[in-house]
Amino acid sequence: MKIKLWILDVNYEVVGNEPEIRLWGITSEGKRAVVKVRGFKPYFYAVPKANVSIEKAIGSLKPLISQYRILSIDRVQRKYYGKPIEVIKITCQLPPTVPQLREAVLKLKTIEDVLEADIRFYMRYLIDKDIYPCAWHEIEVERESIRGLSVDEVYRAISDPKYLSEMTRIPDLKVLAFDIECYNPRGTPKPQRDPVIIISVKTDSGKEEILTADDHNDRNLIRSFIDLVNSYDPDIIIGYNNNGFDWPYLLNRCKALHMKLNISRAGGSPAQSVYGHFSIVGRANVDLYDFAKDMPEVKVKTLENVAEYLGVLKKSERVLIEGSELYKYWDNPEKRKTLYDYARDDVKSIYGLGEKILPFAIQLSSIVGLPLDQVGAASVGFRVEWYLMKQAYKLGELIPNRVERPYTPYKGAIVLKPKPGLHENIVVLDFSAMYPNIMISKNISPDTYVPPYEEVSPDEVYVAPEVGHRFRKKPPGFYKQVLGKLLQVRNEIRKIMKTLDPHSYEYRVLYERQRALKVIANATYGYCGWIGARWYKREVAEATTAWGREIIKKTINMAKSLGLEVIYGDTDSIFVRYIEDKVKKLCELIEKEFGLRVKPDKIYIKVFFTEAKKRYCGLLPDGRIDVVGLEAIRGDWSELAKEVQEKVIEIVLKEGDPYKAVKYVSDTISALRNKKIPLSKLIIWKSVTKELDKYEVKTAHVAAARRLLEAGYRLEIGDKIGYVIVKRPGEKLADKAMPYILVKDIDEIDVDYYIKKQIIPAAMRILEYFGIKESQLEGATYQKSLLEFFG
DNA sequence: GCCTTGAAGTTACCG
DNA sequence: ACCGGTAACTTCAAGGCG
Repeated sequence: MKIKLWILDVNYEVVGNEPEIRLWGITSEGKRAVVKVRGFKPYFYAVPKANVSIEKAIGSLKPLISQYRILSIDRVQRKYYGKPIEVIKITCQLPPTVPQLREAVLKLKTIEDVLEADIRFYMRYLIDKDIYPCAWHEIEVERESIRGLSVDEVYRAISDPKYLSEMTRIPDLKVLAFDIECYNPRGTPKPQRDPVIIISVKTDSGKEEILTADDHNDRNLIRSFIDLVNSYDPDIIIGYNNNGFDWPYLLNRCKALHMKLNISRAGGSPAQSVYGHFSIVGRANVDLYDFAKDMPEVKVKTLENVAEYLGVLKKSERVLIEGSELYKYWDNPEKRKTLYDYARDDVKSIYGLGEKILPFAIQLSSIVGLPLDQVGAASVGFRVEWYLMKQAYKLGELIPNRVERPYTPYKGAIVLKPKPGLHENIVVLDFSAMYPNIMISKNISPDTYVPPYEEVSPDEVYVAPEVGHRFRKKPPGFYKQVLGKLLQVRNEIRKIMKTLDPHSYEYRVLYERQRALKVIANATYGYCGWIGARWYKREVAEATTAWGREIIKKTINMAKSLGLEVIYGDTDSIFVRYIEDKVKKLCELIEKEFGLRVKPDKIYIKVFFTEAKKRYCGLLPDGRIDVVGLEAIRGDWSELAKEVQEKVIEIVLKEGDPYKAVKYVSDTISALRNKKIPLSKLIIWKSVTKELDKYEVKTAHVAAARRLLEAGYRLEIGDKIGYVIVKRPGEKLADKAMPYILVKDIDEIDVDYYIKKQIIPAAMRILEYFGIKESQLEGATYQKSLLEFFG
């Protein structure tokens, strides 16, 4: 019989000395099913040394056959960096043997290198059989007994799955969102000691459950959670930082209680896997925090903030409890209800985030080929790489090894000096997908690169400006093929989208798909210049930016010769006065000259620059204001300073009245002096980017971080520290930086710091260019000290 | 020993 | 654990001065 299966998860087991791949998913009838695949065997390649014949190399492998259970040794024809190559394919019985066998093969004097020996077995299967997670496949199967697996149907495959690219529908997925709260009277909770007190759950069936501990005993709570998961039997489990907190906590808690967290569809517990995420066999465990990291607009990525940003739940409409205070709400019977509400709001937020994020995650998974639970956890580089690996296999290209290399810097893009001041009626012209298109049009790729010592006729190659790197015009290189496909498929999707109702379900699916394609295409240039990349080639990245610089320089000259004044430009954009016919002409010229598309992106009624690059603000026709690079959008300035700057910008751009802005600033300063500004607006957030001891300089946020540690909080690399500046003896700012959580009274605040180092700089950044002097900003109530007066 | 100054360290941004 | 280019802040140490 034939079934159609939407693939949710993949793993493998060794059964009776045979590897068995398991494809977990949902059938077109809506059944949860697993398809077992036998017969696929692990393999890798050995490349003989240049002076060794392939026969001799094969001969030298023979002694390894019995020890490592080698099944076959074959001569095969492949391509390596575009060049035909004959290599030895070594197939063995069991996946765990591969690492040892690989080492043994590498030791042979006949062998130069080993390729593709570091690809996990089930991923190898997905690559070779052209199978895509989160996509439909048709498989010829036979029914088998269910025996111990939590699914409706178990099958054995009797054909290879066939990818059904036309079938874009996503099945009805059972989603379970969860969140845990822990008892934490002594700072950060410790699983060996502190129980879980609440597990909140929300499912797509509409069920919301707040499971609670029996006072300080969480055994029954965890039991109930396990039962709930298994009885609801979700396809997808979502959480917020569940890979970083909830799963490790629950697992360690279970260990302490001698319990098993058996919630997988094969009966096991979550297990830590590649990319540090937790894998739950047969389900997809997705950590939405991984996707929140890609939302630069949200500076402090707490669940509340992300939920508010995505329009899921406003902070003003939910219960908020300071993390360190949770235990008080648990211990106090009158407050406990509030804690339940808090837990409910958290899980509602997670569920809502899931609705916003999962459609994209699903498309990303199906495009790059990583299972849904891994695709979020994998870094951008690995996402690109899996896509490339799949494509390489299709092209008969061998996958290069991951090798350690030294970091070699190279030149990047051009940034123009802006013309400072206020400009009216300015259009921003953007090259669409500049780097991918340069790579395509110049055929830039590791396999088309011609090294300096190689002689080749000049008309056969493209030569990069400045750096002189040469790339063969033909045949199409790896990057060209891969990027060409990404962009082409994206264009096809966008064409279909135009025929659809933007509110339709189909439209949403395609929208997310084209977005995922764009993300991968745009990351490919960065990938090729990443020293950790399998397909790294410095010359590839270097040539791409060199052509980019040339194009933007020529574009500027073309604009100038058309009589268009260029105000600013960065990498792939130029800002010019909007004179419609000239701009139109310029776009046509560019398209003709470079074969690249340029689109008038934004029109600013007014745009303001200081002398600094990468920082400006502008007024759009619809009245919105863009702020780029300035303090107002930076996460490491106090909300107060950001608000002041934003307001100043708004007044200046919309009303053109700097004196009104001055009044606003000095009123704000007065308000601060009069303690009318809440402490929350004075918090400065900065990330801890390394271990505290590794810092060479005594910075404010590290000093604050140390104080947090002293107070019993746990910190991890990457955490954001929120601190305020308080009145304290000490020369350095760091001496006055206090975690805001530990500051009880607004009177402790060093008001002068906030005036001189936050409000005034943020406001002056703009107002300086309107002739305003710092002294004009200070509040009416301000009395200069004698020292300052004479100083 | 004190003060100035510029380099270094650090973070977060732009495209 | 995708790139280079950039601004801005604080700390720190060197250099100049007396």
